[in-house]
Order: sequence, then structure tokens, then C-alpha cells
Amino acid sequence: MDLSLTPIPEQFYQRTEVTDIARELLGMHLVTRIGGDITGGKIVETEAYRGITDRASHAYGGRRTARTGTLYSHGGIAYVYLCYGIHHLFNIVTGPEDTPHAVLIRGIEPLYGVDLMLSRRNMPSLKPQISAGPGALSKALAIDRRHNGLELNRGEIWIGDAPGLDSKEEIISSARIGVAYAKEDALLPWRFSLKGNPFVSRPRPK
DNA sequence: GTGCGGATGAACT
DNA sequence: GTTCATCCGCACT
Repeated sequence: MDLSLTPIPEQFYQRTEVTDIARELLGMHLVTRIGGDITGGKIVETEAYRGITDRASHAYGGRRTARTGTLYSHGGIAYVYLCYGIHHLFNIVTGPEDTPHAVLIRGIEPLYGVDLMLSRRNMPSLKPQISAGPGALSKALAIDRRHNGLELNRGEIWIGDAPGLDSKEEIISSARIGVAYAKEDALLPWRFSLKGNPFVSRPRPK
């Protein structure tokens, strides 16, 4: 495994176009080092949440609470929150301070510490469900709410710049998942994924 | 203080 | 396709 990948500098996250950042994160490597244990993989699915104008965002309308305060920090820190009382969802805050944009990481292809990821997921063998979906990948990487507000690139959670996508890998955009409550914004094509990659999550069937 | 429901996953039928 | 797990954020009283 190649962990010599250069961590993405903070400036990458502090740009203002969160949709560009979400797209560009595809193919890069999300890695955690929790208690000395390294796990991680290639990002294959992301979603952009665009601050106060996006009905799907926790910061819609400028809402700022104990939970969403993290979103108003500068780009390059983790926003982790508990969803449905069970699942920890990992986002990266982007933009300058007071611009509450974020990218939700929704799927990774395991590359590092796969056996440990299997163990954390209670799975005997590698299947896409190990890390396809935001709650699943957080469990596989041992990310939880303790990491909310954590600065990336400090040795616990970081994203490494990868060689780039293979020429046959295609990026597609689609509507975000699970945001029906966002009304017209639910249809924005702000979900990005690598076409055909098995570690991309699937929308809930009707 | 109370009540509702969620950026989901997995086990059911 | 349906149901349930399981907790807290957040709006409202």
C-alpha cells in the first residue's frame, strides 16, 4: 500500500466552489489513523452541500446551532454528525470561514487496512456494502462524532492526492440521496460518483 | 420540557 | 418493498 501520497493542502478546501471540490475529491484517498491503526480507500462518491442557500444543507437560511457551528469554520476540517441515532456521517467543511459549505463522503473503495475494516464491519469477506454509503464507510474507518471539528492533515484523518483517475473512469453527477425534504433543491445534480464503481451507494428503492 | 423525525443500514417478508 | 434500530438536534411551548 502506498501511504506516501501527499495530503491535500488546506487551500484546496478553502476555495468557494463546493461542487468543484466534491467532484475533484473523486479518486483521492481518504485515510484514518485511529489509535495507530491505518485504514482507508479511494473516494468514489461525494455530495456537495452549498451553505445557506441550499435547502438540503444543515446551514440553510443561515441556521447556526451547537451542531451546525462546525460548518461555519474554515475549510479543511471534519463535520461529523449522528444520523438516525445510529450512523456517523463524515463531511469535509469547505470555503473560507463563515461560508458553511461541505462535502459529504458517501463511498470509498477499500485500499488500506482492509482486514481491520472487515473486522469493524463484522464481515467475513469483502463486499461493496463494507463502505458503500456514508454510515458504512464511517464505521469501517472508525470515524465518529469525536472527530467533529477535527482539523485534517494532523495525522488522524486526511485525504491524500492520488495519481488521478484512470482514463476509463467516468464521473457522473446525479441528484443527492435522502434529501426529499429539500423540495426543489432535492433535484440539484450535486452528487458525484465514478460510473459503475461497485462501492458507490445506491438510492433507496421505492 | 416535550415531541418529532432524520444527508441510513440491515434484516425481514 | 417494509420495518426497525436508536439518539439527539431542534423547533416549539
